Amino acid sequence: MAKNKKPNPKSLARKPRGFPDKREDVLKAELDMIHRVSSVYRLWGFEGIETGAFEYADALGKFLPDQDRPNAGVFAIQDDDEQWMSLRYDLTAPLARFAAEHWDTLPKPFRRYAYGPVWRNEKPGPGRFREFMQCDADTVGAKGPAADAEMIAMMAEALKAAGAQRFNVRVNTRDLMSGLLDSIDARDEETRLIILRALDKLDRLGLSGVADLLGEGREDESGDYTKGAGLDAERVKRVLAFAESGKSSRGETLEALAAVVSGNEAYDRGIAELREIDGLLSAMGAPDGVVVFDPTIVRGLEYYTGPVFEGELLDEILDEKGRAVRIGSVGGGGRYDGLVSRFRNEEIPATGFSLGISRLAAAMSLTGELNALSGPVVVLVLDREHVADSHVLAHQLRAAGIRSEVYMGSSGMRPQMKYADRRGAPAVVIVGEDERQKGTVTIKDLIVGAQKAKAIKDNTEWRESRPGQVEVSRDEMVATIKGMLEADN
RNA sequence: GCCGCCUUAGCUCAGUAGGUUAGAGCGCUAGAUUGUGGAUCUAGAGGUCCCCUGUUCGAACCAGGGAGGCGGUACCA
Repeated sequence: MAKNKKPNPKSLARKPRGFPDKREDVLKAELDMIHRVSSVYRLWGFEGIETGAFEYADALGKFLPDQDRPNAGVFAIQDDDEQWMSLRYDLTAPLARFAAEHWDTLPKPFRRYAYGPVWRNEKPGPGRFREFMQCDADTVGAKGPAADAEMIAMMAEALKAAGAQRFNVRVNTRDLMSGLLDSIDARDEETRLIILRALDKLDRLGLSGVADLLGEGREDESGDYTKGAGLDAERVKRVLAFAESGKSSRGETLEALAAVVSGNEAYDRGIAELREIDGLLSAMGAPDGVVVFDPTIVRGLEYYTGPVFEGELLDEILDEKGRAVRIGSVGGGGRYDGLVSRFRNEEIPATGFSLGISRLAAAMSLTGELNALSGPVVVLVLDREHVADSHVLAHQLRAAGIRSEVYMGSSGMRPQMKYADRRGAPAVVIVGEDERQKGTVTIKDLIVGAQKAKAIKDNTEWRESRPGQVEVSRDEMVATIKGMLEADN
């Protein structure tokens, strides 16, 4: 069976997974979101900073490439001088580097926003990419809950500005968790981690799943076994009571939390901190019920040192096949007092958050919340020798601020109409011999045309009626199309 | 990383206890309509049946390996 050795050219056109191709709908949605979200940040007094895609690996921190797996988690390459550089995996680490480098000359506290792509080398899924856009805001050099509350309130505003309809921002704080762990006498670091990770999974696994993880362990449906924390029944009960303290209002949650543990210093400090944040949130206009307290919010364990929070969409999201998909959080943040200090011999507190633009756009794309594509007005070309004429018309439309183009292909009228249809063009402009003689143009409103055509059954009527079509003098073209666009929208 | 399922036309999927020319619907192209998209009718184009190796007279179908996709789980700055 002799085969030619030429590889199938089609098999070369492959896209690495997790690196999304974005077409106009998603692309525009993301750009608009970035614009609206960063406008919120600017409104609150934050200034923009952009840093490069690569950082030296040791500046990014924890993920030092080791010899065996230099690309675990991050994408890393070696520079000419053999130093490891990594593509940034978030916008916070570069900020920490920037702030530390310029600390002496910056206004303090330093308030900045940033947006751009970040990269993570991990398994992609729905709403989960290896290259994605984030839009962050952080304050470096401010301690105390006001800076944290500001971040939380601003995140809620930013999510709303980004177009999220139903969402909440759930807030927790580290002291509360370590107080809880102390109160059940979980001293061992590994046990503490297991308990926190178990709490984090409440929304996914439910109470009984979390109970299994707190006790002996849990076997999932694929038969994989996860070792539990090994707590006794009494302690499991206590942790579950803590997990269930999240109520729909902040005040109720604080009350419920206060009843779970008593006489623990860190725990009381956590409650006091949340109480203060509650007051500040109200002062900043963050609505109760949208911004809530939730003791099961965990976030990065080695990273955050105080309040933590995350934003989540509340709508059930279905994929193209109607299956429920778990998109997860669309943003989050918290206080990270150790991150900038790492570069300096002084304490530099910091707090901030990140909004997952790509994930939000992906979620909205699945729920059909993205605006439908709308193409340019297409000016048809019926006789090649009069192309310039079409360009004159397109030029007039553009001068009036109407998005428009001349058909650039070489096909006849019918394919040109099809082209306009596929582009989502609101209208086409037709100038042929007839119109040229009379000094007119024919304008077809494709949206109205489509609506009217639905009523037509008969074939000849189909052919002869020209739904949504008008012939006007050239002078009236711009005004007529403007009128159509206003009526359409 | 681990576990499970899947891979046939651009898309969604049929298919044969291994047997000549591999099918449907949608989409695409063209005509019916000499200057009209979306309806209708007709015709047409489009496939290394994921890849490699093996078993066989013969493999899209069977076996082994690999790749890719999907889901779960672990980790997640």
